[in-house]
Amino acid sequence: MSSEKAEPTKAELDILTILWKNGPSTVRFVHDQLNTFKEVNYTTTLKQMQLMAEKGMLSRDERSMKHVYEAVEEEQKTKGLLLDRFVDHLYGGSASNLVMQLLDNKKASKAELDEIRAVLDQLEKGNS
Amino acid sequence: MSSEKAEPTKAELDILTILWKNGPSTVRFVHDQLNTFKEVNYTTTLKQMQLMAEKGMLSRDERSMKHVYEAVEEEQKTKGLLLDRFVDHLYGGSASNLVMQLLDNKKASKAELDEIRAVLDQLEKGNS
DNA sequence: TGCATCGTACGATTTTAATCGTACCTTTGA
DNA sequence: TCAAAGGTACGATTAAAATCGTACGATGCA
Repeated sequence: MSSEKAEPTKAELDILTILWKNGPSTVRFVHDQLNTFKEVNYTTTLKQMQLMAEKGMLSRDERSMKHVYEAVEEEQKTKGLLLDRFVDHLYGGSASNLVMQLLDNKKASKAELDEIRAVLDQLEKGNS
Repeated sequence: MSSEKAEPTKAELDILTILWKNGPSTVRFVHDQLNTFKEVNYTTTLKQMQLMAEKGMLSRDERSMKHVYEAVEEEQKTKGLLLDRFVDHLYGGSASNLVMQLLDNKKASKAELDEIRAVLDQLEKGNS
């Protein structure tokens, strides 16, 4: 139940990203990763992860003294939620509007265009 | 000359959206629009808009007692910035990754797929 | 065995965003 | 003409996010 709509904050998302990429990890590890692009105190990372665990966003294994944390939600699911919110909020829920701006904006390379087209083909094929 | 990367907050974006849609407007008007989907005190909206003006996010015409505010940045430009940030942060800068998830997550309608494909064609044509 | 190291716990504190209360000026119409 | 209605100004306050300091328990090794 519940099925929360809890939207991760910026700092939380940074941590989640590291956990998604590396799997269950210690605070030390996450913190080191974090510090490759952002400087914060160790206890800050620790506290953050503890809070996230409390919120049910992370689970943790305390069998060892070095607790091991893991993201509860799948990467795709969480990012999908954020994406939906983003589309709704900025583009009135219209995926195509977003894509238009995205392409038009400059961000997509030729290779990316091809890839996107491939995805489209795939979709329409399996769609019937 | 600065050229800031100032990212509008959620509340600010709500106001910008209204201004983009309706053009230069009074606080009263913006506030009324705002209250169709969110309830806040009039002075809150006022203050918010004053701060935004101070930040250079809005300009205002004070010739009349009822000040008229206008968004300084174009809708496309601002949204483009936010979109870029979003792609970078969540999809490692890969537009196609985002689109892939978008399509199979949110299940875009047939019409949307077609529209997106049209945009692709357009782009590749003019690209060469 | 004892002390430096590394870990967790957790109560502040700081920072930023968002909101509101109150004062006071203008306009307007009975 | 004067009071109600509607504006702006702006200092506080509340709420939320992020950060840090300090205490203290485990571990390991000289």
